[in-house]
Amino acid sequence: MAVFIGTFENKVDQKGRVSVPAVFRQTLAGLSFNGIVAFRSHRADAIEGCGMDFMEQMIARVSEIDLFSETHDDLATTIFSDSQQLPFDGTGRIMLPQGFREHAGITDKAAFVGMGQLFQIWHPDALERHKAEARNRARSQRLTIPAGGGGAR
Amino acid sequence: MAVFIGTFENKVDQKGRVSVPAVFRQTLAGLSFNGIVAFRSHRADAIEGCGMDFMEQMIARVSEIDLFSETHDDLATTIFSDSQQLPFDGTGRIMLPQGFREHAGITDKAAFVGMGQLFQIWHPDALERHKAEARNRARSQRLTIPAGGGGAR
DNA sequence: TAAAATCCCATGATATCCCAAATGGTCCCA
DNA sequence: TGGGACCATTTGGGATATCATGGGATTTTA
Repeated sequence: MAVFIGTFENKVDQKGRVSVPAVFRQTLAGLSFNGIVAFRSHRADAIEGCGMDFMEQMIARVSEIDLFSETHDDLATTIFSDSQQLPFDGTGRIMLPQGFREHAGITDKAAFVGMGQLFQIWHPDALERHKAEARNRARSQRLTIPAGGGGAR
Repeated sequence: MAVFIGTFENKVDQKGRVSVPAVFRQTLAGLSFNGIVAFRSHRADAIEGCGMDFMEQMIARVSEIDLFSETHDDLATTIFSDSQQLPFDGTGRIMLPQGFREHAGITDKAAFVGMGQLFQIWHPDALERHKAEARNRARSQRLTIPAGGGGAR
């Protein structure tokens, strides 16, 4: 199971390249696509990232829905159309496309945040704000994690 | 596993040729037919595209429906009779047949959009509208992918 | 034989490769 | 406990390859 944990801040160079944190790359190693799959978060000003395995799961699940049904098309369009495959270069960098950088307000630095099975890419300042807010909400609402009835999975 | 992800907008030249996005060509590489299989979507003003392998799968699926039933006939007629093999030229372009272009309202630009196991070709503007609608429907109907606690991983 | 489709090569933009240097952390030993 | 060497990783930038696109030439088809 893919595990993304921790926060890492890296530079975005003039060509729009960023190093993906080495730990993240290690959990992404050996997949059918050598790179990440990224898409705009619709809840936050951030980019969501995952490995191709995650996307393949999505495809498998969507393909259980009747082909050419409205549900299938709506889901497939929503999920896959705005995603992009971003391959690693020789040193583990990706190119952050213009549109993604704009969506997240990223200019010269990018913060990678582990979110468990996914990770996010933020403008460092926006991330700080977001983290504080998330912590506050979690505390004030006393959020909990459901005890996994499914056990070790 | 065939994976089509992302949106790509390419020009249609005077001869009716369009480049199929390189990433799509890569997932189509090595199949028994060097090109795409395309047919008119019966639900949307778009062209559906896939590889020959997927077409074979669809034939298998449809054949599970009662042979000689009306449904079987309608599907077979709508999909298979309308399908065309569009071969790549030396640089990875296909010719979009007149009828297909008309059905999708495509004139000088074509937008390729990944749908997971297959892809669609749209007029760029129509695609934008369609994306917005699909997103809205998905949201208002709360369409989701089963959260799969990791699933087959 | 005219029209359409295919092949072929050229071009510019952009992404990718490749090498090299800087950075930062860890470990070892004094 | 401090110094220093070592190593993984990140960062920079020039060279190269890929891709989308245009158009002429050639072949196929009706």
